[in-house]
Amino acid sequence: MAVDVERMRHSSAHVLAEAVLKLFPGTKVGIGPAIDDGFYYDFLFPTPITNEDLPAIEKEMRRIIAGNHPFVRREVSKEEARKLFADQPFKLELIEGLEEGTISVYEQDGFIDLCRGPHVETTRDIRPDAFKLRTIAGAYWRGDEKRPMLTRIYAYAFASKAELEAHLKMLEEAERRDNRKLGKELDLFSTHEEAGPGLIYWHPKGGRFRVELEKWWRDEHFKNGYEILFTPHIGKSWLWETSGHLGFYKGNMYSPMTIDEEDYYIKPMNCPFHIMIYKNSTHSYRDLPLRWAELGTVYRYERSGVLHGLMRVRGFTQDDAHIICTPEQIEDEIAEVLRFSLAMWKTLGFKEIKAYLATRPQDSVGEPARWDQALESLRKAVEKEGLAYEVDEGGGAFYGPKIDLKIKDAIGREWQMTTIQFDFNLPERFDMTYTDKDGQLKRPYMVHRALLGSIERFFGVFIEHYAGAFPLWLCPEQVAVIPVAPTFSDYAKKIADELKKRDIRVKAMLSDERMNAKIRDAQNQKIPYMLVVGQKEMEENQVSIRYRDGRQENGVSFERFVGQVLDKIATKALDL
RNA sequence: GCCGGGAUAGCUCAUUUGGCAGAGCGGCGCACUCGUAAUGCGCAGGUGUCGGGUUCGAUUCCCGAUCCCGGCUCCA
Repeated sequence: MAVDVERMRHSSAHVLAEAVLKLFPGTKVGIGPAIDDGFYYDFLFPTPITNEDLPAIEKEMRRIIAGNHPFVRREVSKEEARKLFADQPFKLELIEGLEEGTISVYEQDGFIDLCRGPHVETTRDIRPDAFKLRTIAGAYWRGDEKRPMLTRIYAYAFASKAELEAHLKMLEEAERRDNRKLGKELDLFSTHEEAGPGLIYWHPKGGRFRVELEKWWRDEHFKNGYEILFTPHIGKSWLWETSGHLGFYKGNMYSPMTIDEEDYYIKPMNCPFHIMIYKNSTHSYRDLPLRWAELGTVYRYERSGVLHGLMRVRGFTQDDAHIICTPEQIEDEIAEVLRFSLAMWKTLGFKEIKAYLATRPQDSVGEPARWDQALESLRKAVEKEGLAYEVDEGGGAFYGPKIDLKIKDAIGREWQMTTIQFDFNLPERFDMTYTDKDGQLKRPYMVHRALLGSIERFFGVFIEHYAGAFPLWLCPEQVAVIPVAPTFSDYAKKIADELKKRDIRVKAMLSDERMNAKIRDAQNQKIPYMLVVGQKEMEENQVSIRYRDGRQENGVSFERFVGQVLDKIATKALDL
């Protein structure tokens, strides 16, 4: 089934190319593969086109599809292929990269494309109501920014109209949850172009969320055997030369500032600082493992076109940690980090998690034997937790293998969050050692890990996962007290004060607006509990609860409500 | 950084051959005193992102910059 959709998408791409060549003669064609939700095709147009041209192209595609043209495969020699695509420079380049005897072309309705296949039988196998041209975008030929920029036409395509519609609905939902939109509506954060793009300003409500999150994060780390470090934001070039960052990471670092004729760099990573602390004294095998964590704020240069709300920024706080241990300890340590991470995601309400194991790339440092051991410990840990995983061959960093965890959000999108990375590089470069049982100085293992990834990005994903309706314990405002009329403001205020004393975040809505307006406001702010109070409640020391989800419960004793809320907060309940 | 599209009040958006810039929400004021998603009336709020150019005259046309959006590339 999945294969069929993919075939259909790929065949649709051919139809798109045919339509484009018909409507815009002289266009040069690039490649047109199937992608997760449809397909695309890259073109070099004689004159630029715009989104307004898409309907005409789509119409032409439908016409072609209706013609019921078979897709005919033919194997050709390299020589023949060159002749067939004599006026298509991109195809000629592709042909040069192919081996004689493996070259095939597909033809439908007189349009021939270089293609491995497979394809559907005829154009009729493409559902004309299950695809939709989406947008045009620039894309470099073969993804290389030094090569020509082509015009890519994207399309959604599915096996049925219903699936297309479901997908469009998901996209609409994603738009509704967009962290940039909700960040504004819920007054959580902002960015300021005049003060620097890609830098996040946390407003009081975002700040409240963050403080609660970090409080929990710290507690959990202490419980799990970590100590917490604080390190500087800048360091002299010596540090970055030693670490190698000035060699391989300079493109992402900001220009240095000069202090007393020395160059200082603002940190793009925390690791060198943690190592300084390690090297502040000698270490015995008895001291290990060390688990050192820091909510470390780093700054990285990101090219202007890639910044995106909270998801991609230039300054962010990693929930970073470094584990320094002996080779014998490494397996347990990895398993422990993974278990810890999964426990955190569970508390935060994310259930579907997938692991990606990245192995040794072409260029790498460290002995292969250590890589193998490290990889094995990663694999064992993943298997022990019963996680589904994929292996990304050669996808590791040059300094070590890693596990990345991708979490699935409420509308099915995957986000890479947790990363656990071995580092065979820094311990060497900084000459980190410990004294082993036998009195010999040995090199410890070092693992970098970030569980949430970065606080900013995590906040973005969290906002979108919950569509702004956070679990109670992380809500900036947990309770809104709404008097039915100004007469009951005093009682509302008393209730609010009482809740405040119990550390519940409450807002008494005492303006002279009407009750309905306040409810609407509180509802839009996604405040979990609205307490509506009037004559009856005042007389009986009760509250009337309106839940964020619309449920309602009247005549609840105030004490019962307090008990309920405190319990939900204490247990970090995901429901209300 | 590159391709394409944008930038108008705090927010969401109107404003055609180039001729004094408009609404809703929000804010402020006044009135209303209300039982589960918007009470009514009034007032204030703009160097139309910034810098050049064309023109008698530019929010509108042209050029450049900045930032934003969709992609490419990259990535926590």
